Amino acid sequence: MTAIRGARERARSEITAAIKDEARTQLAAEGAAKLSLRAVARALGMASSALYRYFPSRDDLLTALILDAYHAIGAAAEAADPGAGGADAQGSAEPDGTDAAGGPDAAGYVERWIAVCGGVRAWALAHPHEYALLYGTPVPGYHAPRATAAPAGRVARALLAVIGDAHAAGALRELSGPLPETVAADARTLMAELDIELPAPVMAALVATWAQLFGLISFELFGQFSRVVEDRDTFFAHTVRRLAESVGLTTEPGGAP
Amino acid sequence: MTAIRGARERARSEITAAIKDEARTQLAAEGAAKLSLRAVARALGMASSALYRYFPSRDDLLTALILDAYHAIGAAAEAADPGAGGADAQGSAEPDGTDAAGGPDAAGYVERWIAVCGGVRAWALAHPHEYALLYGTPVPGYHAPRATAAPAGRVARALLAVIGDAHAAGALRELSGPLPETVAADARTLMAELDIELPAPVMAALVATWAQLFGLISFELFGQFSRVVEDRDTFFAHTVRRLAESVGLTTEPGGAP
DNA sequence: GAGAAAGCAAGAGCAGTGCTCTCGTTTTGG
DNA sequence: CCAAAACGAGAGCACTGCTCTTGCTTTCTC
Repeated sequence: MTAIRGARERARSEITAAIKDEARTQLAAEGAAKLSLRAVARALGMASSALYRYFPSRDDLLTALILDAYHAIGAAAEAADPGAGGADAQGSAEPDGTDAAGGPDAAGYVERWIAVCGGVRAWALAHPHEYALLYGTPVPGYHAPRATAAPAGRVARALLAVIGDAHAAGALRELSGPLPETVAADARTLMAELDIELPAPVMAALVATWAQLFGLISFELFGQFSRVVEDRDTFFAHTVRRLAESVGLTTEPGGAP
Repeated sequence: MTAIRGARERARSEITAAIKDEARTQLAAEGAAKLSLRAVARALGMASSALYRYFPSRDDLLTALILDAYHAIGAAAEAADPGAGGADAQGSAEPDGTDAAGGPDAAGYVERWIAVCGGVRAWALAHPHEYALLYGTPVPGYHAPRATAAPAGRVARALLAVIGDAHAAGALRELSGPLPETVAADARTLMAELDIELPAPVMAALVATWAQLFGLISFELFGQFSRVVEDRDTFFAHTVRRLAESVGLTTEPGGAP
């Protein structure tokens, strides 16, 4: 697939990568609004018009950066999960597995949940402008092409993996309260698309929690927490632990009456 | 204060308002990134340079719009609260007040909570670009002046009013789980600044919920819910009801064991 | 009321932007 | 081997935010 078909094609992919790299640098330095095609071309020592051979417009460059960023934050989320890939890793993270005891221990899953959320937040703090590109104000005329849908869901999938494992292990508390039928229907079609099975209330809660997680991160990154929350690390960890509870992971073993 | 001191000053304030109006129109049409001083001046039939007499830079115009928008969304939140202004309004909203009964009814407060959240969301849906100005990507070189701090907190204050009333009426459930000391300290200093008294866990939960509320709205507005949540009205209402629970408002009277 | 001071609108101009078009050159594929 | 496609560079268009200078009008002060 990526066979060397000629010097020209190799040069093309190299230049494309160089352009994206330089664009990312400028993005990190000044933000998306100040990203200038001419400046990128200048830094690369080429004419600005030559750049249009690689990206037909500024928005197309942004789209490419958005796609890469979605993959990066998704990878960060997956990498932060100590139990990703199999249920056995869960056991290694919590050696004294009390699986055979009266109540299944949710603690390991809570820790995984917190780790994934923390991984997302850490990536966001390290790449604020790229994060803003993904979860901030959409670019004016820009409508996300369908190609971004899949990578955009990668973080959600990482969260889903934790909950899915917990559900399979029977470590999920039953969520109380009625679920509106239309919401349940949306949850079911979503689960069908993702090929996963969960109680509808859990799925609905997970979607909400997913949005809420990014609300927390965005507020922290966009300055809304200045003069409000000082110790943001522990505030985040604490809040995310409470979020875990709201999707059915009980944080205290035997805490419920 | 606003006495007529001369034709010139009146003209100035009128022109200032006209500029902001036109800018808001362009904002709604194209978004903040495409807001052009020259276009505003053109629409108003004046030279672009004349505009700088009123706003020293484009960012200053944006700042003015941001301030107005903060006030607008704050007003929307307050107006949506049926029980704002006094505890008696709470009684009128729920005529059969079972205040003297065994358990204080939180239902009224939950409805107020949902109403406020819904008011914020409705304003956001009606003014998406202005919302993006407030809670989306911050403008590049722009650092919010201290003057924006107060209006920015108006929505939070509206939420706080509901919880404060509920707490005063004893309708607040005690939040379980330990609260990290630094988070509690932040909550306390915040309460001191706002001159309000609440249990620290409630205050911390409220801050988190505040951020989470905007996470929900932002995801809906910025397109993250497309192909994920279809019936967004009921999804929002349902999620916000669950959020109410997470700050201590029990949604079902006598639902807890 | 006369004159100084300040506020104001307008135009020209600067440096920068995204983007298009044309022009030679180079590489590729039939 | 030669046409076709891809490429880099330059000029140019319409636009942007912003500054500076030039006249004019309103306001304040003596």
